[in-house]
Order: sequence, then structure tokens, then C-alpha cells
Amino acid sequence: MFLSIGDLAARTGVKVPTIRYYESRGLLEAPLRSAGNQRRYGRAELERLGFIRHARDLGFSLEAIAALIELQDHPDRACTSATRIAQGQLGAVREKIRRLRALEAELARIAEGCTGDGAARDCYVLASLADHELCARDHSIEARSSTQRS
Amino acid sequence: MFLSIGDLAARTGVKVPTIRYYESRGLLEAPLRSAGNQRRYGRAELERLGFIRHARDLGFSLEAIAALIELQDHPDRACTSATRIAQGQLGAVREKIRRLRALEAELARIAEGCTGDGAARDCYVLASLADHELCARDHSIEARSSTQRS
DNA sequence: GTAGTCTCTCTAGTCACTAGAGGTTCAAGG
DNA sequence: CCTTGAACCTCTAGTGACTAGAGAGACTAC
Repeated sequence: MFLSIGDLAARTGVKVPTIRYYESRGLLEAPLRSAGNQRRYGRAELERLGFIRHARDLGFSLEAIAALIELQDHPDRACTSATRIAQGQLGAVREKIRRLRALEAELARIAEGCTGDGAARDCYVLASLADHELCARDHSIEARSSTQRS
Repeated sequence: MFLSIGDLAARTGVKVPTIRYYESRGLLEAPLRSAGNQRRYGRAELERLGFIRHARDLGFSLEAIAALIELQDHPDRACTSATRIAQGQLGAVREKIRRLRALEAELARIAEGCTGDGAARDCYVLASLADHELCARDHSIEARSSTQRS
């Protein structure tokens, strides 16, 4: 089992530059190299990259993943911190949902208040954004846009 | 009414460097300057910054906000694009909520499957992340972490 | 006049990649 | 054995929306 970086990418669904990026960030160890200096991976790296991919899909930061990997490499330690990290992530996700729901309500009100066939001077969307008083509730300091995988 | 950048920041809740950043991005016009080259703002800028702040709170990108401002400056145009932008944002928010809910379910299952008092080798959190087969549903390509205001 | 706060510009850092330049290596076909 | 073309290498820079800090100048209250 000697995989090139492209093989590894194909098997895990992680793009080639991203694998190199993970290596530079210390999430993957520097692998063996071929005679011509190309990376060669084995089963261990395949599994580790799968772990990282899975954790990223669940929204864990690379920092949190590094901590989880550290723990994985020391099976004798207590798993308290893994649980704490997962619960922290769960809390963060729930908080995001809460904020996005408030946003959704306000945006729906604003977007549906405008038929789109008038002039900009009478636009309810623009008026709502210009005047916070028009809002049904206080949604200041709500969620901001997020980065997402395609 | 001649506000310094600090006064403007205090009145709108937008931080001073962020105001300068908005100016550099073209969302705010370059204001008048004092004899000593310091920015001086009036009511128009206060309102515009309030508009931007409000739209950012609702998750609009700076690009979308620029388009909305452009429309605001031309009250004779049709407000079709404002409605489209708002509805696009609403759709994006709804999609994020949908993804985050799938994530929440999976994270809750993982986090609550572990008491946190065992050793890392038996940790359900780590096992779940290592093996996608353990997942209750397919949540690959879900939401990634988002940027949010404090 | 002076102390202390505010403001100026500029650069660099954040996160998690992504894109591109310019060059080298590998594997398959002839 | 040789060629071709895909895959690989390193390095730098760009994304969005800021945030932090340096070093210098301006303003305000006493």
C-alpha cells in the first residue's frame, strides 16, 4: 500500500492542496518520499485523513482536531477533553442555529414585505435596513455569514 | 454635527478600524477632514453606517450591501434587485439552518454517547470520528464553522 | 505648556483553504 | 529506450471581513 497524494485525495475526498496544507499545519505527519521526492502514504495516513475529514464535516476547527488527534495518539489518557471538545462544538452549533432562526424570521418579514415591482424610494427592504425601528425584534449582534463547503 | 471617527463608532457600535475598512472598501465615501487630517462625519454618514451595520447584522455580505447602497442612491430605479438580494440572503440562511440541524443531530449523538470518564482508547467521540460507518446518517458536505461577531 | 487620549497610515495576522507560476517526476505507450 | 502528458514539487498570493500593532501626529482639558 503506497499511495500518492492524488490517490489519497481520491480515496478521502480531500483535495490535494488541502492535504499539503494539513501537513503544513501539523495535522498530518510528513510522509515518506519516493526517490523523486514525491509523498507516499500508507494505511495509517489514510485513516488519519479520514478522521480529519469527518471532523471537518462536523464543523470542528483544525485546532480542535489537532487536540483530538493528540488524544488519539495517547489511548491511555482520559477522554474528558474529547468529550468537552465535542460538547463545545455542539453548543456552538446550537447557538448558531438559534441566531440564524432569529435572522430568518426578520429576513422573511423584510423580504416578503416587498413585491419588488416598485421604485427604490418606496422599497420596504431598503427602508427596513435603513431604520432599525421597523424591526419586529432586536436582532443586533446576530449571526454573520459563514464559510461553507460547496 | 461634526463627529470624529470615535464619536461615529460610539453612536453606531461599529469599531473605529472597521469604519476605516468600510471606507477603503468603498462602502462609505471619504469624509471631510479637519485641519489636522482627521475624519469628520455628518448625519448622512451616520445614517449610512447604521444601514451597513444593520445589513451586516442580518448577514448580508459587503458586496450585497454595496449593491443595496447603490440602489439607495438611485431612488428612481426599480427595487427588484433589492428584493432579490434579500430573498437570496433568506434562502442562504434557511440552507444554513438546514445543514446545521443535521450536524446538531449527529453531534448530539456523538457527544452524548460518551460519559467522558473512560480512557481515550474506548472513547465514543474518537471512535465515531474515526469511523463514518458509526454515523446515523450521511452528513458529509455539511456546514463548516462560521464567522460570527462576539 | 503639557499630559493623555484620540487619530493617522501602514503592515501583517486571522481561518481554512484555493489558485497559479514555474519546474520536476512518474507511468504508460510506442 | 524514449517520449508524452499527467501528476507531482515548492512557493507565493488571494479570499472575506475584519483585528492588532507600530510609530507618528492631532486634539482637548487643565
